[in-house]
This record gives sequence, C-alpha cells and structure tokens, in this order.
Amino acid sequence: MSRRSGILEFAVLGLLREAPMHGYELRKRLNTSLGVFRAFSYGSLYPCLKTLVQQGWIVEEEGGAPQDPRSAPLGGRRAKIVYRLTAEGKEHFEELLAQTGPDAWEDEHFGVRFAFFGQTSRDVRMRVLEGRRSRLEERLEKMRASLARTRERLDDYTLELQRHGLESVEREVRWLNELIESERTGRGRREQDRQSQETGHQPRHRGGARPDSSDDTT
Amino acid sequence: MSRRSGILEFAVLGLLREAPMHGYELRKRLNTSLGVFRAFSYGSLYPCLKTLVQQGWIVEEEGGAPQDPRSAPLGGRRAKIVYRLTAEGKEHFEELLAQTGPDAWEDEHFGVRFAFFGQTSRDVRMRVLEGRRSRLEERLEKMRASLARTRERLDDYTLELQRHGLESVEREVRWLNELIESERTGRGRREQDRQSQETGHQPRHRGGARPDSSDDTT
DNA sequence: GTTTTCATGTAACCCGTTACATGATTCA
DNA sequence: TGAATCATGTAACGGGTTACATGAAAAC
Repeated sequence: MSRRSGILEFAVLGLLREAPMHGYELRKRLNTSLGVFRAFSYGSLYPCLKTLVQQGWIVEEEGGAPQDPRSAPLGGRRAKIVYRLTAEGKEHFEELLAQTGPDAWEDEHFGVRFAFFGQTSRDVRMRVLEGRRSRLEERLEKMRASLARTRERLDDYTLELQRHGLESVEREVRWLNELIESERTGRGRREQDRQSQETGHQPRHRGGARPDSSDDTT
Repeated sequence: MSRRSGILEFAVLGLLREAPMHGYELRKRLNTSLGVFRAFSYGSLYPCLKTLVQQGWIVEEEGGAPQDPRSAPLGGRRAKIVYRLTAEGKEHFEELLAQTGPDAWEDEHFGVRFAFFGQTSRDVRMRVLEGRRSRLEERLEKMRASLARTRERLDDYTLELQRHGLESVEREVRWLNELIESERTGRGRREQDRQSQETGHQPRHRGGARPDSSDDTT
C-alpha cells in the first residue's frame, strides 16, 4: 500500500507541470530527458500516477485527440488518459522544489533535482550544487585514504578500478565548480569556454509536447 | 526465501577466495575494494552468507584469534565466525568467473566483474571489456539521437545535464579502449602514459588480510 | 489484414535497506 | 567503568522490475 515514491513522484509532477501528458509519453520523457541516471517502467509509473490522483496532486482527463470517434460510442471507456497537474499539485511541487534536505544531493536524487533547475529558485540551486559538491568531496577523502592504506595489497585491476572511480568523482567536482561559478556570475558563461558550438542560441519556440517520434529503452 | 543474490554472492565468494574472513570484515572490504559502485549492509550480507553455507560453497569456522580465553568457557558459543571457501565454492566461483552473459557488462555487474579480473582468464576479460564497450556505444547513439531531436525543446539545465551525461559515457568508452589496448599488447602499458606518477612500482609484499584499521560508510 | 507501435494496467517477485536487538572487546 | 567499535543477526519495509494480460490505432 501507500506507494509513496519520492523521486518518481517528484519527476512526474515536474514533467506534468510543463505540460499535461498521458502515462506512456510520460515514461518516455522520464527515460530520455532525465535519462541515463534512472529508468522507470510502467510497473512503477502507473501505480504512482494512481496515488498522485488520490492525493489530489493530479487529475485524469479524457484525451480526445487521437481515437476514431466511431470507436467507442456506447459506454466504451478506454481513451488515452491525460494527466494534468492541479493547483494543489503545483503548490506541492513547489514545496518539494524548495526542499534542500541532505537527500537532495545523493546520487539518486541529484540528477532529477538538476533536471528541474529551470523551475528552481537560484538560492536553492546553489544549496543543492554546493551540497552535492561537499558530499563528493567527503567521498573523495575516503577513497584517497582507503587507496593510500591499501595500495600495496591490491592487484593492478582493483587499483585501476579505484583510480578510475576516483577520477570520475574528481571530474564531477570540477563540473560542479564550473556550474557554481556560473551561478555566481549570473549564468551564461561556460557556453563560450567550449569551442562555441552552435553560435545562434536564441530562445526558440519551446513548444508543448508533440508526439515527436522517439525511441524507447529496448 | 531462497535469497539468491547474484552480485553480492559473486563478490563474497571472490573475496573469500583471497582469504577467509568474518562477516564484519567482509562487509568493509565490499565497501572499499569494490566500493564507489555498490555498498552493502549487514541486512543483506548475513542472510547471503547463510545461503552460501547451505549451498556448500562456504563453511563457518571458529575464529580463535581474538576473544579472551576466559570469556566463554562454559558452552558460550559466540566467537567470531570466520567463513572459508570450500572446494565446491571455489569451483562454483570459477564457473561464475567464466560466464560472459550480457549481464556481465551492465552497470551493476561490470564493476564487480572488473574487480576480480585478476582471477579471470584473459579471453573472458576481453569479452567483458568489449561487451561493456559496445553496450556503452549503443547508449551513446541513443543519447545523441535523443539530444539531436529534442535540443530546442529543452532548457539550458536539462541540456547541460544531458551533455555532461554524454561526456561521462564517452569518457568511460575511452577508458575501455585503453584497457582493451593494454590487454592486446600484453598488459603493463598505460602506467607510463600518465606522467609517470610513482616511478618505483616494484611488486611489494602483498600481505594477507590484516585487521587494518579502517573507515566505514558512516 | 496483419504486424507494429501506442497505451494501460496488475501480480509476483527481487534485491536490497533501515531500524532494531544483542552482546563482546578495546580503549580512555 | 563507561564509551566506542567490533561483531552478528532479524523483521519490516521500500522502491523498483519482470512478465504478463489486454486492447486500440497506425503503418505496411
């Protein structure tokens, strides 16, 4: 029972805030926009949607767009179910966005939190980024200590694995440093540090969610 | 029931193969040697040990080393339990090592597989490394496609997240390329490619598992 | 007209954690 | 002698997946 999910719930609310969607599409966005870091299946998504409805954060709506009008004329309830964020849901999501508990910078949460930085206030962004960074720095210290202690007991492969892990974390710290710096100097730097790929960069239209033929986690 | 765990089982057998150990120490090694990638708690370790005993892969032994001899003279059974790999366990582990199912190069398994490359035959190592690489290359293609498709719909943060994810994967591919190359040219290169940090590198003693004061996942 | 993709859902299971309970050993 | 750490365990829960069942719409 209860099925309260934290991270999935958060992501769903965040996506629905941008535009109403039905489950199938929601899942696709979950696995691309927020992808790489987490993948969700219907087995978790649909139950989650159900509890969100019960909470009153979202509502089901009849998605009229597709579906041949001759299809289900007599009592046949089986159109696409489009979910829309309610006012309460919006409010709730904003509360979630404002939270900066230590969870926010853990591996599982950070990626999703970051994905919704566009809707997050600047000071919260800063807290999350800095929290993440110090979390990683703690980890670095431990790894280095452990590596120094056990260096001679380990075979080459274990050592190489350790070294690569260490470098990965160091790399993420550097990334965070850049991001934090960008936040401080008012955003927008960093695009030019890389060899100015794609010089245009006007806002563009930013349309709603069109079908947009796409892949899936095969 | 049953409690068969795959990855944890594999790691435990692998560590016990190097030296007999008791649970507490086992867990520490699990979270440092193989660390970063996975952390285990007693709640999973001890039940796992139990089933491994039932299977006959390992046996419990009285760890006599610590424990004041005056402590438990009368029937008091509560010394450290040292686990030792049996002949069957060894054989079983070697079978596991030889397996190169598609699981072997998934995120969760690869790190642990790599950690035991020292005990893995060269051709299996190659298959795992190459399997991992092509797995990641698949992922790269999807990410690039998705990025190309949705570039203008995404805000700067989502885009940056995507870009960073892409770079991370690219970086791991390069790492794998180096490793595969090393395997081909008979090992040992790659230490000199980096600016010869620590020029000594004589084998050293490589002692058994001493207590070795150490940290824990606080 | 049949295959593919879209779309919604459920039940059983899996692999692990958290929080707790217990006690021995070491150290200040 | 009390606190920290070592050491072993269990019960309850958690957050997800897999495999399955079902059916409509689109593409060929």
